[in-house]
Amino acid sequence: MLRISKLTDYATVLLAALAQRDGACVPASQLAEETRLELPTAAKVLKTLAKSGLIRSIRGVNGGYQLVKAPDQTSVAAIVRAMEGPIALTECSLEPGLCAHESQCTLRGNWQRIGQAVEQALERLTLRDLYQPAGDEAALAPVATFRIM
Amino acid sequence: MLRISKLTDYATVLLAALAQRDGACVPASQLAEETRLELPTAAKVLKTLAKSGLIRSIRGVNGGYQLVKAPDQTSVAAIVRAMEGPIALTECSLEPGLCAHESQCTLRGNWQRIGQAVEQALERLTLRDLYQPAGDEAALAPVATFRIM
DNA sequence: GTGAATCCATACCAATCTGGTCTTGTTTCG
DNA sequence: CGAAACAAGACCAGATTGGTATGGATTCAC
Repeated sequence: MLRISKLTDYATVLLAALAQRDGACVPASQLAEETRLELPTAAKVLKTLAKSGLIRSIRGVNGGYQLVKAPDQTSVAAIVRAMEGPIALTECSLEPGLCAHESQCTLRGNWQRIGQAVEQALERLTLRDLYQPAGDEAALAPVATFRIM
Repeated sequence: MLRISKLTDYATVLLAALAQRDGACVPASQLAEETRLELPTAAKVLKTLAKSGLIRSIRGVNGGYQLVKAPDQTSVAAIVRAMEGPIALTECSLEPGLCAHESQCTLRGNWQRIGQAVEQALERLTLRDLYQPAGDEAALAPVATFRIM
């Protein structure tokens, strides 16, 4: 099905919730409630996002999580990478040495290109585009146009 | 990592092997040997591909599998769909009713668009592009250009 | 300084998915 | 008929994923 993981999905929902507060510091408990996720699950995702620098964590009373950059400065690709690591469609295109007959394989290079093309597409989409209601066509204007090769 | 499954990867390798024979009928055992896959695994993949109509199975002595369409008539998207079902990045964008708060969620529609964009990109790539040696720039000319929205 | 609120780290578990194997047909041709 | 080849399905083990639990550390309000 060529899918992102559920946790990555949650990440976008949580980030969208944060984005709507526009820079405010929101505790995990409240984000969990708003997004209707279980608190531990939300906390896990938020921690991962914080570790990769997409959001900042603030401890203590009145602490919480906060967006580091403006919603239109955070790409969907960055979110996926934060949650799942490098974007690569096949195992072998991630790094050399994973497949026995890499040397004779003509497919590997092409899979890498395809992966890069997909990544570029996600790179041009931002968190802002994501949480913008779909009806608002103008909002999706930052169109992703790209070519493979 | 946003990846396709290993079986889908195998499918492309097997199809590429078939494509290089250009329409010939090749037994599963030989395809397995060429691609260095275990026979049962290759057989499983081939069966799935046959069921979705990408290849034809011919029984009996001198039987085997055979490409139905020319390599440049089989899209990468079709291969992925054959192995993994409908292309959708998130669970919820596959069909309605899977997520409790679908109605208020502004992300769902946008994920659908992104998924469609990725699918279109894969649609324009063919098996021929895949098994063509990467060095041959001209071969990858059927450029995938697309836009999200 | 104390305590409550909040994040942090880690370990753990259960369910699902994936990749792979095995067994038993069924079809076709020599 | 009998061998070669595919067909179909059950089955299993390991990995991944999603979710839970626990104990600790940090900050602020008072």
